[in-house]
Amino acid sequence: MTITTHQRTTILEVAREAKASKTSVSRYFSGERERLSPCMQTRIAAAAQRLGYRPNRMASGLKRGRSKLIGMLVADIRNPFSIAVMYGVEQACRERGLSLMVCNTDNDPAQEREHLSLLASYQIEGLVINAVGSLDQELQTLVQQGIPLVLLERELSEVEAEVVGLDNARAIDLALDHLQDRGYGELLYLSEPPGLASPRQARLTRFQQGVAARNLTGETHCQPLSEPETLQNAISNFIARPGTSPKALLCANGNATLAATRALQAHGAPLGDIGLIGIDELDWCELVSPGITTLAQPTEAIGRAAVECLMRRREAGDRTTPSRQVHFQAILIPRGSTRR
Amino acid sequence: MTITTHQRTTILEVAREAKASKTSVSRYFSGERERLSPCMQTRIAAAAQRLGYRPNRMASGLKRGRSKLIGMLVADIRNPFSIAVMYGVEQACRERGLSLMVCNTDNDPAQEREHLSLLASYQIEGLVINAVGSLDQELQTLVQQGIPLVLLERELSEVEAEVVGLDNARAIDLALDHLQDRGYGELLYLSEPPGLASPRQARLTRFQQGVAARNLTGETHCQPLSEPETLQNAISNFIARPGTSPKALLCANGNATLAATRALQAHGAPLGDIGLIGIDELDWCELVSPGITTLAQPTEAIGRAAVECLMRRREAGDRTTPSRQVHFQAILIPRGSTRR
DNA sequence: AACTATTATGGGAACGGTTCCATGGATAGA
DNA sequence: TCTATCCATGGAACCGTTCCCATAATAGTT
Repeated sequence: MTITTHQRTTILEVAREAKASKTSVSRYFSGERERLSPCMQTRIAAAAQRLGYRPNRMASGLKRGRSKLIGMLVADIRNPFSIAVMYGVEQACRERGLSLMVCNTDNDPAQEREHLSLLASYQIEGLVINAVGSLDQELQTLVQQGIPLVLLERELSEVEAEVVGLDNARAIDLALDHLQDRGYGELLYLSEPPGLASPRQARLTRFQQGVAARNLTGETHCQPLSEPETLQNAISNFIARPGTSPKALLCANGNATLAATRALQAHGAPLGDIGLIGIDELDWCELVSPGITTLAQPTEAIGRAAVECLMRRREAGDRTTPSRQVHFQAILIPRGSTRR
Repeated sequence: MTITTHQRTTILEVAREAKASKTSVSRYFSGERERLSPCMQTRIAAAAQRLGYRPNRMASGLKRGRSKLIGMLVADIRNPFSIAVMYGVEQACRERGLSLMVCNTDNDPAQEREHLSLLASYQIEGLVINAVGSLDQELQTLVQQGIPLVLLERELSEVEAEVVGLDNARAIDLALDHLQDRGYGELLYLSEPPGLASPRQARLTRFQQGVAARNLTGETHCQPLSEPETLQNAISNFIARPGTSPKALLCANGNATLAATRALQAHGAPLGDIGLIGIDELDWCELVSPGITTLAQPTEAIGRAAVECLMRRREAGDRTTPSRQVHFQAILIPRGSTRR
């Protein structure tokens, strides 16, 4: 018994079956139906149905120079924030008949460069970027090729691209106001090293300004979260130090919140006694008693906005439109970790 | 000032620049370098470098019928299990020079069908599927087109495809043994409705068998987790019921564990007093005091194994190899939620 | 020396669509 | 009735590769 590997049906076979030319079939499938007579339309529809025809995207991508593909470069695919945004991106793509190519780069600039070039070779129609490296050169190349770009949060370049993300300054202000309201006066800011990642920088800077403006005491600890002991020590020192006012931790993102919560538990300090607030809302924040106060990011909206920007720019003929910034507001979700 | 949209350089331009034929350049870039003389190789390398050439994947995909793309169909992209597996899949792809197209289907069979057809139109070389619907027909079509398939966990069809996933029976046994060891005798199994999803069925069945075999008392609650009250009530009833032995909950997946934890907290029942064990290890399980006992799935390994299966099958000429099943063992992580 | 392998290279026909341009018939205007 | 316009349709070139051949040059065999 031989299993016949059935080849995909092509436009030519449909044309034959429908007694039409492949031009007509092509028209039928690329949004020019109204140009065909009703009779022709039904014939083609029937033939395509019978043969199970579906246009080959590789072929049309090659010819038209567009692939109906959107690329997404993610620095860390396991970061819940990235996932949540990706969900929004995927939804927006689907609604527009676009597909999504996802590349994870594990925070490695070399891989980012490699993937950018790779994505370009698939003739993607737009690119959503969440990267750590400085990719000015590579991004410039993409822009020249006419590929619209959206930078998620991390506005790292001079390149003509939209930036979509959180209003970091307002978010930090919100956190500081909340902590001050609740009576915390000595703060420790926890973050991964800002490096070139602009939102980390923006948050850090605003924290330092904000603390000064409010006459609070503020320290910062910006180290990789990979070794828990470092963080543990920093927090222990912070807590042990004699002070005049209740103390609180402000975590710059979800990873920091997770690490800080672990460290506080290891230290045995009850939440609220030492205040804790973090940017990024996570499933479990309400479960760790007495609940962890967070600043939620509207992640799905951010993802959708990214795709919208891409499409707008593509339709606008790529040029003339100045690049814009879209900033979303964080939402404060107060819980027990900032109640003494 | 006009901005010149620089066209991508083609193989022909490189050939001209290197004073070679496009055939030679093509050979250079598709793994046939050794067939070229050293001199030719350096000339082509230099020319390509100078022009920033990169082969157009659309063109090569069209010609060769292969795209270097792997598709992944995910029922719920926000499920941590899916993400963790996707991480493994992505890694394995990258190591092999493949790229990943991700489609989220929001647990909707209609979208699953649509996306399958779409993926096929991109000439993907393999497909990793995590779906809810019964897609036998569509999958059969793909198999006939010579596209290797791997079903993640949910073995839903008669189709010739590998299945990669957890050894569900052993996992449930592990959980039951652990609960029995710790002295829990009356169990409530929590799951989303099994529907057609085979791992849910497998786990449920094994639970029922296992409870009987061990002379334990076991009930099941298989309802959607969307309305918390339903679950809340079920758990309250379970706890309130007079019994002769300590009670425990067994959660079939991460979502169930999350919902159960919320419900228990709302009910005010301390963990451990009422036992709690769940399949899927999550970030926060150690943080919710006194820690939630879990059965961790080796998600990254599952993802990598999926890609390996795809590649093996592709090289084996698609046929003759009988489809296999790869089962991974769960790892018990005991914590306070199963200590009285 | 004559003939066959072997190797390095190039020419050109696909791959499956899209799209410009041509064609012929129908309709309208004069 | 004759020409201008419009519409539905088809022919064929082209997108950037790959790959089957053909060719020329070199090496190997008797």
